[in-house]
Amino acid sequence: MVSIKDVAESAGLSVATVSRALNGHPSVSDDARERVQAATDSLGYRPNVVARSLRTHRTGTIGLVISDVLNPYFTELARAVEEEARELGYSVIIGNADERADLEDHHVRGLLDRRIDGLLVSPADGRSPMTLEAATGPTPVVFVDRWIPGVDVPVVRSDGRTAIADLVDHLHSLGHRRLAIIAGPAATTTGRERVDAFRAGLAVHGLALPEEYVGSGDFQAESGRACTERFLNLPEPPDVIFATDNLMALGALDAIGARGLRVPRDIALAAFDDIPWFSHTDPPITTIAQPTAELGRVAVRALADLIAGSPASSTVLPAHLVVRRSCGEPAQQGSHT
Amino acid sequence: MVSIKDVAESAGLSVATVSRALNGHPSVSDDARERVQAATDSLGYRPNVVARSLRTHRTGTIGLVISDVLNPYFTELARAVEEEARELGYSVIIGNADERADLEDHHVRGLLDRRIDGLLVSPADGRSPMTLEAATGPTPVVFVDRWIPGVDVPVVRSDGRTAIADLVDHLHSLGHRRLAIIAGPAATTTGRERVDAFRAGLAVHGLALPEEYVGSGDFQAESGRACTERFLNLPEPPDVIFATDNLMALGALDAIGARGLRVPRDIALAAFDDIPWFSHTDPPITTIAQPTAELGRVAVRALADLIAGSPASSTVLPAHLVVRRSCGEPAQQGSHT
DNA sequence: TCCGATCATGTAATCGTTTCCACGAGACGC
DNA sequence: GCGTCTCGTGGAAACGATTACATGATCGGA
Repeated sequence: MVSIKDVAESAGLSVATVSRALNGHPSVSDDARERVQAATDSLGYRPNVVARSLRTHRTGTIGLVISDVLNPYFTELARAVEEEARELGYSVIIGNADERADLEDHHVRGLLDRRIDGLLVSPADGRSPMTLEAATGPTPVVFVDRWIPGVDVPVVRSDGRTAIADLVDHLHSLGHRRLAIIAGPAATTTGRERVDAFRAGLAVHGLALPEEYVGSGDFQAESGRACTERFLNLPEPPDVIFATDNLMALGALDAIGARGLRVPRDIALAAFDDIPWFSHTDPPITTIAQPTAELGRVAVRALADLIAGSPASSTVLPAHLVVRRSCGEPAQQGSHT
Repeated sequence: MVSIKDVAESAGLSVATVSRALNGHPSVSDDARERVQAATDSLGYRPNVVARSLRTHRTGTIGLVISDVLNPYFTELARAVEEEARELGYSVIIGNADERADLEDHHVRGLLDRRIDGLLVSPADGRSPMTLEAATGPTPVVFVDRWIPGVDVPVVRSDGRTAIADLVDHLHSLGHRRLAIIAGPAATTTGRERVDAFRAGLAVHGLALPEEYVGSGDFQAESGRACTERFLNLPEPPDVIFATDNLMALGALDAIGARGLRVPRDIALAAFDDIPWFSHTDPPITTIAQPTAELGRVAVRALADLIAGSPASSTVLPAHLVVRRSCGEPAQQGSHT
């Protein structure tokens, strides 16, 4: 591997001058600059970022720890993060926690060891010691999508509450009265928020959310299936199931299909998170869409601010209801009022 | 940040001994080992992997450059790669090329600059100079899914040819005679292979593949839509469209739906790559499934071999046909024969 | 003409590790 | 009792960059 020393030798200059020329330092003569250019070209020199990082204490890298790469929501988030980061001159290292606290721990630790300049994390829950440590440590941290209550770290997320209220209104207007929810892990903020908002929405219509209509999922497909089966086995099954993420909705679809039931004729289904596939399922799924890419971009900018030393603020972006056909046809279809 | 020097001081030992203790070197007394342990614990010491890498020329990291993170096929591949790599003690840095040669270049260059120990890449086509350079350079490289002909690098991929032949047989047996294909970029090996196999399959049945039945896509949804629209505008539209990846199939579904046509009644659809959503589309899509996760694992092991100095061999795993309902009901349904 | 400022460059310290080499202390064989 | 080995340890040189400081040349102004 050719090093800066080789370039210096070939250009007949000291490594210091070569380094300065390479970094665009002002006091380098045109002559030297050209010689360095020629030398790097002919030798095919590429600076060793490892050595550079050791000296400068900067790696030009940010870490992103997400809960589940297989979830299209997080994939889209990751893509937006990488895009924005690239424009700001950062690389991104992604860690997939797979909804497991131990893996989240593993990745956060690994990223800190790598001396990333900043960390973006969607904490599975508060049970990852490393995430807590990172949040209070010297490395800038921003939470995205989910956060840990009581931890003083900027959060970039979307607020699904009004959208969930809209959803409940929608369901109610379609005549549904027995509404069930497949919740995410109670330990995650998004998991709790969605159940709370759902319950509040029901209360507006004078409806309760009985305990047996609350399924405890883990944001993965299999749990959606299990909860749905439990719902369908109830003496009085719900009219609607609201899955609080897209993978659990997929599991619910599976379970419903396995019973030979049809959506929305036999049971209605709604989901949180919109993804392209939801327009193509049978039937297309009514969902709550988050401004996912925007979340990613804003989070990166907040982190970059933090790295630059300026304080970053939290951001909350609104989610909105997307009505499709999985909850039944709108009642006002025939009545134009 | 606490360094090995602080640990040495606190333990009353030299940095050399501390380093040896930390790395499990045999000739360290139990006494020293314990003192080091105590010191690291109390100081919360974490080794600086940047410095370590500079000295050892190893980063414990492999790079993975994939064509499109939004494609569930690659997401699953990435997940399997990370999993296997983690078990072998490596971290993975993912670069998303978004089917663009310039981005592939960018990521390959960045990863090499980072001095990764090895590189896994699914080359978009042969037009990325850095990929070619990397393939012939000192850093171990393994191609996964796609490869560059003529470049001497181990390849881990699946062979879709027999599965495509099965698919054509299946379509033929359902009575379809006008078969169209949405191809991937001709520059990608997978793009070419799938068209060639399709054409060969048709030839077996005495059918031709007219030029107007070959759409040139780019493995992304929008191109699937565009090609499908072109097909539907033909004076004699095809009976079946075979999309050579899942995103183009999604685009095709869009285009078909936009015309108010139904699958498979009006036109049949098949795809390459199986993903969970395909069981839930309307109708469920007949596809060719690759052993995606297995590909990722094998590729990582091949790369690890290469890094360890042993020669790695190429691997080809078979893909297989998964029949669902998007191409019509099996003819023998009513005739039990 | 001389002095101080400016400019281009070089020398060397530094970042935090690993690892080669040297060294002293025991153990052991003869 | 004396070389020879082994073992545990420490000193110091890398690794490849950046950068504070020193130096000599050039230039402008008084």
